[in-house]
Amino acid sequence: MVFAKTLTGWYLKNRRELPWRESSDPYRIWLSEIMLQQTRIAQGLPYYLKFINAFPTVFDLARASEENVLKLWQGLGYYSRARNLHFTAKHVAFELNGKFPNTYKELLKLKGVGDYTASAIASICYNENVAVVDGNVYRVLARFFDIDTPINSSQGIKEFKGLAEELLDKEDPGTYNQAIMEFGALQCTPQLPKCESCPLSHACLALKNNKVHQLPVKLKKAKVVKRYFNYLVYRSNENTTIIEQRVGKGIWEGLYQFPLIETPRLLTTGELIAHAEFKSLIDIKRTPVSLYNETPVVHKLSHQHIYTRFWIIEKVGKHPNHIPVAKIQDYPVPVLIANFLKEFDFGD
DNA sequence: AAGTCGGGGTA
DNA sequence: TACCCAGACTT
Repeated sequence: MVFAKTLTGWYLKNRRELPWRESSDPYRIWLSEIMLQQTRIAQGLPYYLKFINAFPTVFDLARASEENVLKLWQGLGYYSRARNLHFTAKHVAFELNGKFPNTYKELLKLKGVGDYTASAIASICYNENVAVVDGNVYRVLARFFDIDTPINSSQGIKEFKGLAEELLDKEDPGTYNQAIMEFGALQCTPQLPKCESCPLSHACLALKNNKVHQLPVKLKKAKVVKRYFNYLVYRSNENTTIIEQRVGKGIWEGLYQFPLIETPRLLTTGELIAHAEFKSLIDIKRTPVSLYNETPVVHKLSHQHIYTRFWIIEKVGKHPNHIPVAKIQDYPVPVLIANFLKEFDFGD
């Protein structure tokens, strides 16, 4: 209890003023929580403001097209969040009359809402006694109690959830949950935690045992995979080009890109031109093709590195999938493509 | 239980 | 570089 009161006391003095903290509207809390999954507040904040401006209510979001939602989400990453957000908005608007579920158990059934988000909404909006466990909470608890159970093991997940429930301030769970997260984000930071000014330092076991810098423990994840993308950038004499939507599973599902040939390694120009997939699309004898960037653009995701080359295809005449070059900005595209579009001049 | 899914910030 | 971020979902 002293633990909880210390944190809420610290929070009331040190908390940042954030737009979703001015409200307990479940729509706004839900939207902010989805956006902030695995995302820093500084990165998510402008997106939150864009979404609230474009979709002030869950009905506005429900009526939007998925493409429009993805376009506004462009650059934020983890695009399944945007698709699930839209699905759940339609569910809440059209099947629940615009009313969000008001218990942890029911919130958990919503697509895109897991244990953390259901706990956050239930405690913040409805004062339900459920504890959030996010990356901040793992770090604060692992350090304060000197727990070296890996936070991403099944045992660790159960252990930290149980401890978080015990520590929860049952009088004001919403404020407490936000307090411990804010404390992790600002005070008990991953690197260079501010132990000198910490209100919990007198009882922190990791500090006492000189283990602050080695907690929390995390199982190491699979190593990064390398992939090689060759994008075909068509440029017709009518200022049109070709883009395609990524379908099926994998990265950037639902986003648009230029026609892509993925190869198992970085190919020389001669090798790519001789590649069967390339030859099936382009008659090199009749169509001028030029390599845009000899040095591949390396696009780094958390779990794969994508080595990318762009090929400019001077194509005359029309094609069924052609769109005017200026229309590309209406489509959601990966940051990799957006960066190319920023520097490439179609000549329009 | 392990893999997959983005992009950006920090040291 | 390596790690992390108001995690959820699939295999």
